[in-house]
Amino acid sequence: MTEIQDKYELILSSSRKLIEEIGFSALTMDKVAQKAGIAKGTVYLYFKDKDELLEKVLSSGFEKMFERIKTRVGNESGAFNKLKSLINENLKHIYENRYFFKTIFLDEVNVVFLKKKSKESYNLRRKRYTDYIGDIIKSGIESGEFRKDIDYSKTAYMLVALIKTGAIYNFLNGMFDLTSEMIEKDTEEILKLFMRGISVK
Amino acid sequence: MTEIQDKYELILSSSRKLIEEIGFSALTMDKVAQKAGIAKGTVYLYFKDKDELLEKVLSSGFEKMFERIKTRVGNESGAFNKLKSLINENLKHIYENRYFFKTIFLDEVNVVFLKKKSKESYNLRRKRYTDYIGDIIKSGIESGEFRKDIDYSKTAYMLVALIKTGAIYNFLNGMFDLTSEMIEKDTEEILKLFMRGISVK
DNA sequence: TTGAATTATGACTATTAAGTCATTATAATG
DNA sequence: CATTATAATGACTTAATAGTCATAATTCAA
Repeated sequence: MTEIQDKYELILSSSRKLIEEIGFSALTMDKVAQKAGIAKGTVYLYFKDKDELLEKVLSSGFEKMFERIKTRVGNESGAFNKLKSLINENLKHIYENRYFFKTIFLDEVNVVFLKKKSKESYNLRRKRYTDYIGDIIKSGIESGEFRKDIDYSKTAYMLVALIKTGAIYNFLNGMFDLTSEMIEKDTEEILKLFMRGISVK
Repeated sequence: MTEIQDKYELILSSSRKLIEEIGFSALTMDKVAQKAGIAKGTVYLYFKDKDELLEKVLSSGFEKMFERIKTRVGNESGAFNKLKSLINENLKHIYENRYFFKTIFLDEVNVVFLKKKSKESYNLRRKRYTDYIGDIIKSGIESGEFRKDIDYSKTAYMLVALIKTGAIYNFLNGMFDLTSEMIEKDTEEILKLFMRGISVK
């Protein structure tokens, strides 16, 4: 059992290291096996296919990040302090895993090699995180720290990325055919956030 | 000449449509040829390889977007109005090309299939755009509309994406090994932007 | 100790798709 | 019209790599 777990983790960490070194697109099962010092067939004893392996690499990393953020943020009181800790812990995680995130952010992309099912779970993870941030912002609205006229769920997305993520959120929520009025509204919303932020005063 | 240009554009637009329909990862040169109603070999008369084709699809789209934004923004006076128009025009472009951007944003990624050279030009395009935004913000600083203590170049990146892009900027600028103090500073910077925005008051 | 069960191996197969090139069709020229 | 030049074709070659499976090694249980 522990041996199995060890080899499972070995394959995961080897894949992760390889991704840091050569990126997603150059990752092959042969290279993974070589890096782990085992035969290719062995990799397939622990992972159904390449897609599942990549999915596990990403999801295990996400779970670790999410856990540490929740732990840290749980100790804070007030939405402002929670958000501050969240950003700080998120950044710490990124810089502690900088080589991995460099690949993720700059060279490659995360979901592109995943098939439909893994993409869905990727989207679910993202939703869990934005829901979590959204709850904090919501509590800040209720406590009067933040303006009442913001859509807390949407603002949670915007904390991570402004213009682009605003569009992503619309797409995800089926808002695909925006009237020019809706575009104006979006523009004002983003502009407001960018100019004045979400604080009341 | 015009005939050549027509076929060149035909291949570009067919590729673009295909990407909207099936995404980057499923795009093959056979499908491109089929979509365009020509033979695969013909595609190679107009594009050196698949990488160049993808690069041209992305760059031609970018150039169109950038041109319309510059035209619109050029008519505005004052950094605030310029930024407002920039965001609005950018969003308009995104929604007018919503199927393409849906793929770009949600399903796939842009740079992942490009080889080194094309990635470099992709990064150059991004830099051109952020430089452009940075100039506007800079002028706003000089005119007193925006706070003087912001790094206008960095803030231009943050207009597009906050936390994630903040990290990307650091990576690009060789700031790879951040001390915890620098992380704290980053946190405060992002928090400030998110809480109070860039307006002076 | 032994033989059954589990785990590991890596050469091999199958598939996919990029890119080529000899051949054919079309256009230009004189 | 004949000849040359240009453009187009698509069957074929080549390369990469995901995934398999018969065989071998190791572990475990009685």
